[in-house]
Amino acid sequence: MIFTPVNRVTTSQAVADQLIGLVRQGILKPGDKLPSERDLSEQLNVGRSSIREALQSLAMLNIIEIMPGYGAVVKEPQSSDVLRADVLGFLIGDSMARELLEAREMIEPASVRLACLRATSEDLERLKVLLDTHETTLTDGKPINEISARFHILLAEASHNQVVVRFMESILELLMQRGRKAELIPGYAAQELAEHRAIFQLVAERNADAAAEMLLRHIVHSAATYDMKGES
Amino acid sequence: MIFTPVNRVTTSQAVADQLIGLVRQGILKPGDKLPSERDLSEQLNVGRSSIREALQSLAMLNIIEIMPGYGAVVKEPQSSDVLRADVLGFLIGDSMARELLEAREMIEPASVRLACLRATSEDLERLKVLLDTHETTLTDGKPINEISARFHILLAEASHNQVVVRFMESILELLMQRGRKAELIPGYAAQELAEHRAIFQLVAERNADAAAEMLLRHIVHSAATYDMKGES
DNA sequence: GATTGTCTGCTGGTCAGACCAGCATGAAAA
DNA sequence: TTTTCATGCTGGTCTGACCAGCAGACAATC
Repeated sequence: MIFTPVNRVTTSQAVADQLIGLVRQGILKPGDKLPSERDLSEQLNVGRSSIREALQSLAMLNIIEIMPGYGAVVKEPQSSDVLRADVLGFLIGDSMARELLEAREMIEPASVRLACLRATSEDLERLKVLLDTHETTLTDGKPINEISARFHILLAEASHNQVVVRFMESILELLMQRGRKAELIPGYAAQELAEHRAIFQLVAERNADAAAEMLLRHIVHSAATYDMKGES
Repeated sequence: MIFTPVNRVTTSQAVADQLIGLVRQGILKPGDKLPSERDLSEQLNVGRSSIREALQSLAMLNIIEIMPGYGAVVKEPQSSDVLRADVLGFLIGDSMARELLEAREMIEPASVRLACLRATSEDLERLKVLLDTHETTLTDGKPINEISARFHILLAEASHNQVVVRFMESILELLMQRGRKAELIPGYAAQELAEHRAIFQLVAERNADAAAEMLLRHIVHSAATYDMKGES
C-alpha cells in the first residue's frame, strides 16, 4: 500500500516558487524592481522573515540582485548561471566529465556540419583572427585554455544556431571548471592549434563530412587532457 | 576614481559561504547532520534569522535538506544539480522554433543510440508504462502534450547521461511553451503514439541505427505541429 | 511481553517588533 | 544655482514569542 507523501510546502518556499514563476512567465522581466520586503510581506500576508528567506534564496540562484537601501531587481540571466560552478563546481566528478564529453561528441560534429553550410565570411574571419591570437599566445607561453575554448564557441556561432551556441558554452564552461592538464602533456598545445587550423580549413572549404570527422577526432584527443580516471 | 569596494558581505551570506566551505573541504560530509539553528546561532554569534536565511539558500542549491522537527543534513551531490535547465531555458528563450528543432535533431538521435546500448530493464519498463498511459489518455480524448514530451525525457534518461537529459528538458519545455497544434492535425495524435511505440520497440531490440533513424523521422513529423513563427 | 498512549524536550516554521546603516529625494541654506 | 542636510525609504540583523511536528522515555493497557 502506498500512502500519500504528504505535500508539505514551507511558506518561504512557496514565496520563492511564486516569484520564480513570475520571472519565468515574463511578468517580472530582467531589470524590474521588486516591491520592498515590507510591501511583499503585506501583500502576500506573510511575515517579513519568510519574504527574506525567499529573496535570499533567489539571490543565491542569481535570479535577483539585492541592493541594500535600494531594493531587489531581477537580473539578466547569464550564460555562466546555467552552472553552479562557483558553489558546486567541486562536485564535478569523473562521471560528470564523461557525460559532458559525451554530450559534446554528440553536438559539436553536428554543429560543425551546419557551420560548413552557413558560415559567413565574417564568421571565418573571426575564426582566423582567433587562430592567429592563439598562435602568438602560444609562442609567448601564456595560458591558452580560454582561447582554445573560444575557438569552439566561434565554431558553434558559425552554425548560426543560438541554442547550440548556448549548449556549447555550458559544456565548455563546465569542462574548464574541472581543469585541464593540457600544459602537462608535451606537445599537446601545438597539436591542438594545428587541429584547430585543420578544422578551420575544412570549414572554409565547406567540407562537412571531413570537418565533422576531424572535429570528433579532436574532441577525443582533447579528452585526454582532462582528468578522466575511471574512463573505459 | 575607484573607491574601496567595501567589504560588503552580508552576515547570512557569510554563514552560507562558511557552510559551503565546510562541505567543499569535506569537513561536512553527505549525510552529516548540522547543528540546530539555535546552536549555530549561538556558536557563530549571529541571530537565528541570519542562520535561517543561509540554510534556506543552501537548501535551494540542493546542498542540504531541511527536515522540520529533525534538523538539516548534507545531501548527496547529484550531477543533475550542476546544470540548471531552467536558466538554459531562459537563455535560449528567444530562439526560434527552427533552432530548437535543429538542436533536437542533433542531440536526440545520438542520445537514443546511447540508450540502445545502456537502457536497463527498468528504463524500458518505465517507457512501456508511459506508452500505455499515453494510449489510455489518448482514447479518453485528453491532452497528451505532456505525456508525449515525457516519452522523450524518459528516452534521454535511458541514455544515462544527465547532461543530455538536461538539454532535452530545456528544448522540450521551450517547444511546449511555443505551443503545439497537434490536436488540429487529424490523425496526428495516433500517428505520434504509433511512432513512439516503434521507437520503443527498436530501443528494446537494441537496434541503434534503426532507432536513430526512426527518431529522426519522428522529429521531422512532429516539427509540423509546432508554430514556426519567425521562420525564414 | 508487546502494544498503545502520553508526556516532555527538542527542531524547524513563522511572525511581530525593534534597531541600525545606507540610499534618495527634496527642502532649506549658501 | 549649488550645496547641505533632514527625512523617509530600503535592506540587514537581532530578539522573543508561539506553533506544529518529531523523538525518546515512560506509563498504561491488552
